[in-house]
Amino acid sequence: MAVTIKDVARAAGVSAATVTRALSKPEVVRPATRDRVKEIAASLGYHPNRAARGLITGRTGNLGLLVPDLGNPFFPSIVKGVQARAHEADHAVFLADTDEDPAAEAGLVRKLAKQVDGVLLCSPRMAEAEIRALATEVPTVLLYRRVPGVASVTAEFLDGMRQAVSHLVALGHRRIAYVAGPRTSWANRERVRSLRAVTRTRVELVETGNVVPQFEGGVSVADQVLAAEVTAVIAYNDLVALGLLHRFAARGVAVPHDISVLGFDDIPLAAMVHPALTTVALPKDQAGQAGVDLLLRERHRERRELPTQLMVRGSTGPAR
Amino acid sequence: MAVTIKDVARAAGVSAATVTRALSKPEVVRPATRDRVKEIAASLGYHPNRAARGLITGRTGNLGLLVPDLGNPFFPSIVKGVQARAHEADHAVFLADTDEDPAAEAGLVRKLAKQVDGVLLCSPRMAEAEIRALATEVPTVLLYRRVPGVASVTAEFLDGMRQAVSHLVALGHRRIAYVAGPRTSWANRERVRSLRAVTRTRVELVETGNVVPQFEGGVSVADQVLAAEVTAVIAYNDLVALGLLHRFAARGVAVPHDISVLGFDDIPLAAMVHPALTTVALPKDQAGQAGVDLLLRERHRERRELPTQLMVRGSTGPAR
DNA sequence: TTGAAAGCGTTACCAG
DNA sequence: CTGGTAACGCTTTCAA
Repeated sequence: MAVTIKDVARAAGVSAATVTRALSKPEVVRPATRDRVKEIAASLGYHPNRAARGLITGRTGNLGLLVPDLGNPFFPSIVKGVQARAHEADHAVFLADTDEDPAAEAGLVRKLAKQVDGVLLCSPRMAEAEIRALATEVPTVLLYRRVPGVASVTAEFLDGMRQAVSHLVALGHRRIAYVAGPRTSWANRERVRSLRAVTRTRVELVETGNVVPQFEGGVSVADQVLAAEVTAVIAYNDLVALGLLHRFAARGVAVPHDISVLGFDDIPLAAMVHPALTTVALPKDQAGQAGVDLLLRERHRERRELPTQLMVRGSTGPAR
Repeated sequence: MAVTIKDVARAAGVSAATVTRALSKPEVVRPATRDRVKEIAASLGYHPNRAARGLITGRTGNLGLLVPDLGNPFFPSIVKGVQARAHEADHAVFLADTDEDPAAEAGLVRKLAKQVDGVLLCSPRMAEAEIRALATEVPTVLLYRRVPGVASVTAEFLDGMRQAVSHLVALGHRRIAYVAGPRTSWANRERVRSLRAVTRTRVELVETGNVVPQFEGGVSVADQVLAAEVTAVIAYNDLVALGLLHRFAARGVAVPHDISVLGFDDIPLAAMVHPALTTVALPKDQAGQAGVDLLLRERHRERRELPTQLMVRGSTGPAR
């Protein structure tokens, strides 16, 4: 049997009320009593039952975090940021990986809702209406997505895209392919929008069909990219870019000599491969941390937009 | 305000007791009442507060999962397995990333203990005594580690190592380096032990110093490996192997022509790089799932040992 | 088959 | 400064 507040109270010869005060409002209890209670609590190994506490205070000390696919290294990075900040604030984190299944997500959140003080939603595909509904049921912060009226943390995609295109233009590229991610993904729509805005005059843009946001997506579309006779390609994300790299290598296409490849996200992997991947770094730890801050400070309307940074590495070079 | 059982009871014109019965023991309540209650509950969007339920039943419907570093793609794979199985069993998962900080782990677990039905511990470095203590406080299953008296899911490391060494021997390798992981890591000790057992007669083994179990660890030790004049190297894990690959490439050492490289884990990344990494695949999803099964079926003593599988890819070849 | 009441562990409020 | 009591939302006796 776990040790409860009553055990401590009995052992210390005080009431439960005094125990709880000694522990959570030390200043209102006489020092001698306080110290004795604290000592006994420690020696008994007492930890308040957070569920019981939550029942009465309305605050559970828990956070929910929803991500679409932990297999994409982008998301573990976010999770780490969330965890770090949450633990600092003495909160525990419920994690749910929805496996890219938008249908299941809302249900998952609702099951968690009562057990958490708020939810961080990293859910590029969930319907906007669903998100709005959820946000009325439980404090919600969106990660990497914007929905009117809901707090969110995003990145400066437009500026990131501008950095990417400027880099390629400076290298002499004038005809560039974009490998699109899932059609229904907010992030993809945002990237396409930014890309079009940024290339309007300077560059000819070739958009391929949509692929799954994974390594396999890149592999599958690589030959189309080659056939499009571009000198550079921007991928929806790093995983897709790595898929391109892989298939290019298999076909004997040299990167960056024959074609330049540029990714998005800056997953740790991007720096580990050969040639290393030039990519637009999105804030990950910081996004997670900022999300937790918004949630815990009850900034339920606020939007934060974090800077992005082009990481120039080996996979981009002069247009041939 | 969230909708509670009382709201449903009032709306349905029954008592709270009947509502809870209609929902959790449908057979003991009159069909007409049951259906009406269910309908109203659904229309009101009622979900039982699991924390309150846990208070009385002693079962929370939550699981805790501790991993040392989500940045290592091995662990997200495990998390996915755990999640999948936990959700099937209608359980939610608390995730804690300890950031390779064994000191913090025990405290984290204890904070969670009251809120979960059990804990999955993936904690290669925590002291054995600490683990034993924890296991008496909360149902515990160890992942990838064995401690007497505590339930665990591990892999057949010895057999995996045998497969790896046989493969290298068949390719003509007679002098092999092993890049060791953290000295205090159970997995590393196990690998060293297996490796020694398996190489006793056939192969000359050169063990390098211990490195951090990350990409950087491999990079940092690569030159030592080269100086050791071996024809093949087995790394503590895939991340370390990728670090070796990276530094070898930078030094103009061709893999597998000049040296063969073999990893451990089979993280997704291993198949994506060039040359693809030969590695011993450890069960990941299955380990997570098996762990959840042990926990939920209250097999608090059982040990399961899952098979491993050598994945032969481009990074190993004939000894030169 | 249903309802009333007790109680899970905690904290908030009100007396003293 | 401290203790008693009520209440959080739920499930489980025990009676009816």
